[in-house]
Amino acid sequence: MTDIGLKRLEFSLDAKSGVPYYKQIILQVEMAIADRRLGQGDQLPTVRSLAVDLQINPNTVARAYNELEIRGIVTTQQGTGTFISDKQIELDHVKREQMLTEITRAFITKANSYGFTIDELIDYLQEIGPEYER
Amino acid sequence: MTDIGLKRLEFSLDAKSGVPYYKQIILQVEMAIADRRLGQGDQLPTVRSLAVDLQINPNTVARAYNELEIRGIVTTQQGTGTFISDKQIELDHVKREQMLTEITRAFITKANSYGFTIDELIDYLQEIGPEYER
DNA sequence: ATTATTGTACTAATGGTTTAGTACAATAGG
DNA sequence: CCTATTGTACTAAACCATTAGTACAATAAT
Repeated sequence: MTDIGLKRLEFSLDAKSGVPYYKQIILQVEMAIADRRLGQGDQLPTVRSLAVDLQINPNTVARAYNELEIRGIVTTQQGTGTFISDKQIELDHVKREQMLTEITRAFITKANSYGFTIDELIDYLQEIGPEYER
Repeated sequence: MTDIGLKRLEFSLDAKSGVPYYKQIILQVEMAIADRRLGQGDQLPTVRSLAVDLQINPNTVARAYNELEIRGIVTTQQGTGTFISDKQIELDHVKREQMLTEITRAFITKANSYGFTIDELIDYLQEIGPEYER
């Protein structure tokens, strides 16, 4: 197996967390993108290799990758692998807008029910924003 | 049954949505709080009456109310009813801060994986903020 | 072409979630 | 007290989500 330039990603599963394995994988990919350990074009571990690594069934990894693909976050090609896609190209403007609306409203509603105001949310975002800067 | 001042709340369930009934109830309460149809001290429909209304089992309503109580959003008293609690009092400052961190980070991570930057999120929040103003 | 590598399909087992049935317990109010 | 009203406990059935087992299919590399 030749090294095709996979970034060193440390996946790990917590069996006791109650979070399904495939969701843990999705989360870890999302987080890796968020803090730039992964970027456009980067290859994810193959379904098999990650399955062996984590000692789970290949289908479980495949399921995670599938959901990521449905969301437009990765692209998979049989025989080649799974890669981080370029969302600015993959998602058109309208869908991007819809997505932004959807996740933001869910966030506001939840925060609101805990008594947080929009202003508090904005303040906090501005405060911790630098940690996520690109 | 005397009218004890229940606000007119229109609960409704979508059986086909795939979202469990009890979660739909929780969401509708959260949304009602978010846009001020419900506020501190307001009474929710009784477990029984809402169950009859929605044609589901009382335990399903009770479960929704229980989760809301665990989250500190409502207070229930047997024989009396279930009421919106005052979260600024119920949640201490530390827990409030933890909650803010938790839900905000989840929001950022998800948004980020879709290619949204913090600045976009802040802009959008400021844009739609007025709709949620108290 | 042949082989190794990649993802995929289909099935079944397990286990947890969700809901309802039924009966109970606590409080309020006369 | 007594009764109506409120939430609760316990059980079981149905459902669905998750994972693994196993075999297959598509592509790449030689």
